[in-house]
Amino acid sequence: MADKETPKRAIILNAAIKVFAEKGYHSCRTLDISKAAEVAYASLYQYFKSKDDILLSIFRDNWNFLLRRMEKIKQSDDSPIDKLMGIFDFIFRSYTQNPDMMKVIIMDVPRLDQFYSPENWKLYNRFFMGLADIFQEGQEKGIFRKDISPIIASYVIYGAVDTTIRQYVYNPEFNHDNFPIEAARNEIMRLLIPGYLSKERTAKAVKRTRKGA
Amino acid sequence: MADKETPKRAIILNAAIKVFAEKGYHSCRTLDISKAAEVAYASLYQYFKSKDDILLSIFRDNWNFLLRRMEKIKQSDDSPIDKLMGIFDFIFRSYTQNPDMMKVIIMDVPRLDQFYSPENWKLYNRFFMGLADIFQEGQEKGIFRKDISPIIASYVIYGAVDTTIRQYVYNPEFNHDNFPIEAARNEIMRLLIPGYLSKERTAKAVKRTRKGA
Amino acid sequence: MADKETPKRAIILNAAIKVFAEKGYHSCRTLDISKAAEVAYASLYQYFKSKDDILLSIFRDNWNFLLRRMEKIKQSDDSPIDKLMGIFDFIFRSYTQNPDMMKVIIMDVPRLDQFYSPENWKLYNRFFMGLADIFQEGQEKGIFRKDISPIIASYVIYGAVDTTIRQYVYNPEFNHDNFPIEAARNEIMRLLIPGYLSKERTAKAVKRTRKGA
Amino acid sequence: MADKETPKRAIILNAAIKVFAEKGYHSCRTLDISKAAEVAYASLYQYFKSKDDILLSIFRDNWNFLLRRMEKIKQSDDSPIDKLMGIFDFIFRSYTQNPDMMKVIIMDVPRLDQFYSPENWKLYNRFFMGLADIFQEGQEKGIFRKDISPIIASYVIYGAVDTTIRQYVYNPEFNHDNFPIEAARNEIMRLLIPGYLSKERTAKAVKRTRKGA
DNA sequence: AATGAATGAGGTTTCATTCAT
DNA sequence: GATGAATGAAACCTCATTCAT
Repeated sequence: MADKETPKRAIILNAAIKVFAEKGYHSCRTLDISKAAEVAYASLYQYFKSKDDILLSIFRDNWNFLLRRMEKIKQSDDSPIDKLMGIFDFIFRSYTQNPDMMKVIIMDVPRLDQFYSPENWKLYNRFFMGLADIFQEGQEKGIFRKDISPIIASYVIYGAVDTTIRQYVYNPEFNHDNFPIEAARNEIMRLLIPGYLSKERTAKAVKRTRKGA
Repeated sequence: MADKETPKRAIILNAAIKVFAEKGYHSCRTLDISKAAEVAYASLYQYFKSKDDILLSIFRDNWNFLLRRMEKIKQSDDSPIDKLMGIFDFIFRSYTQNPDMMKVIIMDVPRLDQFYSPENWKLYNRFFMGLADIFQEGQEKGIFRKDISPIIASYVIYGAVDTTIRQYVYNPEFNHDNFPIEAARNEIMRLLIPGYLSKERTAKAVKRTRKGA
Repeated sequence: MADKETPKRAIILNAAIKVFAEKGYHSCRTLDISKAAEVAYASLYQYFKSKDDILLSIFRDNWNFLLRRMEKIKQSDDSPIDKLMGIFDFIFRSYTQNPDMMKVIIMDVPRLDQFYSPENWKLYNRFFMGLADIFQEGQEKGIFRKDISPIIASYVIYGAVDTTIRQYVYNPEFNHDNFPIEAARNEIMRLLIPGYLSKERTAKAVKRTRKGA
Repeated sequence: MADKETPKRAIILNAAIKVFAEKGYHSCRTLDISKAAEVAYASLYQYFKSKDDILLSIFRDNWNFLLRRMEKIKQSDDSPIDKLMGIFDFIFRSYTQNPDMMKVIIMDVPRLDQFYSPENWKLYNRFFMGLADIFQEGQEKGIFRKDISPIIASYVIYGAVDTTIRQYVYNPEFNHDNFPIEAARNEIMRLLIPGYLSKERTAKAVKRTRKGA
C-alpha cells in the first residue's frame, strides 16, 4: 500500500476500490479510505474533489480502459463473433484479476445519483454503442439475426454479463465451485450467439486478443 | 392519496414508491414519504420498522406477486417458449403500468446493503429458479440448447430485462419513441429464444396468459 | 394482574412499580406500563395526568403511608430509641415486602426533575422533621448528644438507610447472604444510636409497633 | 471558558458539569453543552463517545481523584478518627469549591442506567472499601464499636454525606445561612464518631491533611 | 369508561469537508 | 504538499399524549 513508486492518486483509488467493495459506497466513511490508503485524511481532497469524485474516477478510469480495449478489438480483422468473444473474455478476466473493482463498477457506481450526469452517460453509452456496432457488423455479414436492433442486443449482452457477475459476487446460495466463472462466460456466449460453438475457434480468438493487449 | 378505502400501509407504500423513484432511496428523507402519503410522520413507524423496512417491503410484496404469477404460468400447459413469453409480458406490462415501482425494484432495492440477507436472497432466487425450471423444460423438450446450464440461462434472461428497463428509465440519450418498450421485449425474446418467431403465436400466448390471471 | 377486585388505579400503580424497578423510569415506556397492567394504553391517562404523575403518585401514596405510620409511632409512649427503632423496622420491612417499590422511591423518584416541586418537598420534609422531632425528644430526655442539630441528625439517619438499601438493590459485588438486611438494620442502629444495645428491648419495641399497625 | 491553555477535553467536561448541574442530565441537550463550552457541536464527539460518556467521564475523573486523596490519607499516620475527618473535610471542601460537580456526582451519575456497569461499581466500591478499612483500623485500635461490620459503617458514613449535600443542593426550605456546610460536617462527625469531640484536634488534623495535599 | 391508532416535536449522532499549522 | 482537529448541517427514530370511535 505505502508504495513510494505508485503515485498517490492511484494508491488512494486502489484503497477506495477495496473499501467500497468491502463495505459499499454508502456504508464506508472517507476516513476508512484514508486509513486503507495509509495517507492523511485530508490528502483525499488534494487529489479528488469529493467522495463522489473518487467513485466516479474509479468508473471513468476503468471504463475508459475498457473502451480503449474495445476499440482495439473492433479495429481488428476478427469475425464479429470473435470480437464479442474478445470483449467477454476481457471483462471476465478483469473480474478474475480484480473482483473488487468489478464489484464497485457494477454495484456502487450505478447506485450513485450523481453518476447519471450527461457526461457519464455519454461515456457509459460508448460501450453499448461499440457492442451494437459489432452486432450490426455481424448482421450485415449474415451471422446474426437481422430482426433485432443492435442497441437492444447490446443491452442484453451487457445485462447478461452484469447479472451473472452480480450473482458471483453476492449470491451466497450460489455454488462457485460448480460454476467456475469461465464456464459461465462460455454458456452466455452459447446462449447469445447462435454461431458460437467450437472451442478451438474460441481459444484462437482469445490468444489473438491477448497478444494484442 | 388520502384514500380512506386503501389501508394506510398501502398508502404509505405507494407514496414511498413515488418518492424513492423520484429522488432515490438515499437522497430522500422519511419526512418526504410521510408528506407524499399525507400521513403523520410517526405513522410510518407504526407500519414499518424503519426506512429500510419500507423499501424491503416494496420488494417483498411485489416480488411475491411476481412469484405467484410465475407459478401460475409454470403450471399452465403452455409451451416453454410461451411460458417465458408470459413472464416477459408480465414484467414489461408491470413496467408500463407502474414504472416507478419497477425503477425502485431495479435500482434502489439492490442498492441497499440490508437487502443482501439470507431471507431476501431466498426470495430473490426463487425467481431465478423458476426461470431455470422453464428453461430446463424447454431443453428436455428439445426446444432449447442443452449445452447451457439453466441457472446461467436464467441470469441472462433476467439481466436482459433488468438492463433494458434500466435504460428506459435512466438513459437520457435513449429515444423512447423509436423503441417502444414492447418492441424491446420482442427483440429480447428473439435474441434469447431461437424458437421464438411468429407473431401470431405470441399474441395467442399473451392472450391466454392474461385470461388466466 | 387482571384483578377485578383491585381498582384499576391501583393495578396501574403496581404495574408501574414493577416496570420502573425493572427498567428505570427513563428507560421504560408508557406502553410497557399499560402492558404490564393489562389495561388499554390510553387508560393510563384516565387515571393519571402523565407519566410523571404516575411516578409521583407512587411516591405520594407510599410516603403518606410512611408519614402516617411515623405519626403513630411518634404519638406512642415508647422511648425515643424505640421510636427510631420502630421507624427503621418499618422501612426495612417495607423493603423486604416490596423491594420494587422501595427501589422506585429511592432511585427513580429523586431522579425526576419534577419531583423537586415545593409541594413534594413539603411532603418529603415532613419525614425529616418527624425524625428530627424524635431525635430532639431524645436530646431533651438526655439520651442523645445535644451538640447535634436534630435536622442534620435526620439527614444522617435517612442517608444511612437510603445508601444501605441502594447497595442491597444495585451492588452486584455485595454479598446479600452474608449481610441479611435485618443485620444491616441492627448495625445501623448501633452506629447511629449509642444507647441502642439490648436485643430484648428491640424485640419488645418491634412487637409493640406491629401491634399498633 | 474559551481558554486556550486548558485542553479542550477539560473545557468540555467543565461546561458539561455546569450544564448538567443547571438543567439535569436528561433535561439538557448536547447542544447546550457545546454552547457552554464554546466549541463546535461535533467536537464533543471527538473527545467523548456519547452524552453518557461525558457524564461517566466526570464521575471517573473526580472519583479517581477522590480515591487518590483517600489513599494518601489512609497511608498517613493519623488516627482513624483524623483520617475520617480528613476525608469528610475533603468532600465538603470539594462541595464548597465546586458545588456543581458534586451535584452532578450525587444526583446525575447514579441516575444513569449505564452507570451500573461492573467497571463503575468496582471504582465506586473502592471508596466504600477504603472507608471500611479506616473504620476497621479504628475498631482494632479500640476506638470504634466492634459490633458493626465495617462495610455497613462505610455505607452509613457515605449516606450521611450524600444525603446532607443533597439537602444543601436541592431543598428550598433548607436555610443555608443557619447551617453552614462546615457546621453540618462537624455535626455528622459527632453523630457518627463517638470519639470525635475536641475542636483543637480537628483543626490540627485538617491542617495536616491540607499540608499533605 | 375503554380503546389503540394517530400525532409531531425533539434529540443524538454521523460524516463529508475545511482550515490552520 | 501534508496533516488531523474542527466544523455544523442533516436525518432517523422514539415516545408521551390525544382523539375518534
